[in-house]
Amino acid sequence: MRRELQTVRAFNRALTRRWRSASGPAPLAEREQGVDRVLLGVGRRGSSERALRERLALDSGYLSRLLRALERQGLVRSEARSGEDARRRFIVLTRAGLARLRRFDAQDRARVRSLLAPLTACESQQLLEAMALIERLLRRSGVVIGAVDPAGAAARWCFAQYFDELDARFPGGFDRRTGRGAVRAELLPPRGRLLIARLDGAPVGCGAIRELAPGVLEIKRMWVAPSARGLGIGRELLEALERIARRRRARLIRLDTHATLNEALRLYRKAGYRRIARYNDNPYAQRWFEKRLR
Amino acid sequence: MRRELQTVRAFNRALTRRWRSASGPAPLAEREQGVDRVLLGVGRRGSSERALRERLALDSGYLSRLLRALERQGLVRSEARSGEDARRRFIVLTRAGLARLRRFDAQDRARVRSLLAPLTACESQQLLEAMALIERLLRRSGVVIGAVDPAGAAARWCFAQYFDELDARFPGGFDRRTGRGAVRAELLPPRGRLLIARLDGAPVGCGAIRELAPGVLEIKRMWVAPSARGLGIGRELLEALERIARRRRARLIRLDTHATLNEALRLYRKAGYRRIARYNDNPYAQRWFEKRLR
DNA sequence: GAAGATCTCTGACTAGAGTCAGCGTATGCG
DNA sequence: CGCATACGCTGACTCTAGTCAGAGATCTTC
Repeated sequence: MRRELQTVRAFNRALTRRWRSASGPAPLAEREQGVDRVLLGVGRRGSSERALRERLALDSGYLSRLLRALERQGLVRSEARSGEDARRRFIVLTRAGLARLRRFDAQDRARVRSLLAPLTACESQQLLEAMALIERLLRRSGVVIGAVDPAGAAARWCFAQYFDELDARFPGGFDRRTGRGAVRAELLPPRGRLLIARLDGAPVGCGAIRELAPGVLEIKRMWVAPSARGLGIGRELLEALERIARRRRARLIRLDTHATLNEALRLYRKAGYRRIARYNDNPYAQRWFEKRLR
Repeated sequence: MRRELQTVRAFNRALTRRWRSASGPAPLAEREQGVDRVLLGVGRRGSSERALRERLALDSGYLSRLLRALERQGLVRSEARSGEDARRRFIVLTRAGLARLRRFDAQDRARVRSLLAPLTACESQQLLEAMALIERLLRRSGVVIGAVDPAGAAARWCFAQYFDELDARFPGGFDRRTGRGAVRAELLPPRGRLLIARLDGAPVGCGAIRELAPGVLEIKRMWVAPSARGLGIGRELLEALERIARRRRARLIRLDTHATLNEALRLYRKAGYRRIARYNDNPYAQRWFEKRLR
């Protein structure tokens, strides 16, 4: 632990020195507060005040005041959208606001440039790769997996995303009604289990098991949000489901999937699933796998 | 540039999310302000108020108030040291203050642990290595090399450090008077040049050339502060000196060194210097090198 | 159509992190 | 000795980033 702590501290210190010090370039993170944060939050496309408040986790009164300040500076315009709820206000950037956004961009570029300039090509390559790795691992380390009720909001959101994706990827589309049926009891203990992966609180993946026959479980609804792919969430979900299966003394796990779901096929193969013959009549299934648990 | 900017931004965002978010562990950097910063600044050994003010770049009035607050909490004691300037105050941590420091330590450990806990051993290894690399490269990218007057404060400080090190590492010690002599003119243009490397403004290395004969330059006083070794500063200094030599159309660079200075020997070999016979009567030299410039 | 919820806005307030000008004492130097 | 300067201390002030409690308009639901 000693070494780890030292490494993290040294890393932190170097970052603050280089990003927050007067001598180095100003921090990219400088605009994480106050008016500028709001300006960035509004973005090129604009945003409803409501959404902005939730995204930035700001007090409604405070946000209102910040927006008024931005309006006074002519950077932002707050408009009521006809046909919509007249209480809601929609915020868009004015021309000046957009220019300000572009200036932020230019500043950041200059900062990154001044960060990389003293390094050789090889070194700056290394730096960027290390940053990308850290970003990935930090996000990865923010993932929490837990069991939920299939009827809850998070589960329903995941399922909707999952079905949307199936619909988009299956050549003939996907009929959502197939998935519905009397699932809730099937995926709730004692018969089954639904796990959800969350990243910073927001659901980014799911996976479930249900009982096919005594000692035989089936994996269903494995899905990871596109924004969170590549973090190993799928594998983690799968492993968690297998742990549950083992605890129940299941001897076999089966699953079906579609030939177009490459990531899933790769995941299952890597986890030791072997292709078998059709074992069900799921009209959307094209591949069947199983894994024997020991 | 687009890609670099995106990488740096994503990295930054992931860091702030994970370190400054309510959901994740609290930031290690949390104590970079106010009372706690002062407490950390005082440190186990104590510090004079003056030194503290400079180190933390605080207003004297503000620091005084912060210290009074810490004193009221019983974390710090401010004492006049007998025999010294009676205006100066020396700050030491009380027992409670030391305990607080230890608590900070424990907190940081817990944070690092919670950061690494969700990762596999391999992943956390990768994370720490990437952090170490970034730290190194960020420090590296803060290094600035420039020519200075050998009689200036920065140069004199470097020379003193250099001689101290020679004295410590040479089996028979090193007599500083050897180095003195009429150096200033030798290391000033047009006859020679002295370069100093600075990290965040503080000198961390030096290197000079002087003319031995027409077309033949000699490298002198190559030194990098122990705290800044491993960043490639030596190589960068050497390359800068060689660039100067080339600009002067020198055809040969020579140098002497001591057998105990391993890092220097390695540096010279790697840069293409080849060992030659003794070419001067420097009593402290044991190895002689040269490199032909093209 | 009334009750309650939702959305934005306003005013009053707070806590933290400083800044600034000047005070009193101690010291160093001519 | 006298004077400029250094050091720490105090009081008064500022600026930022909020929080909190409601008010008024608008929408949803029964």
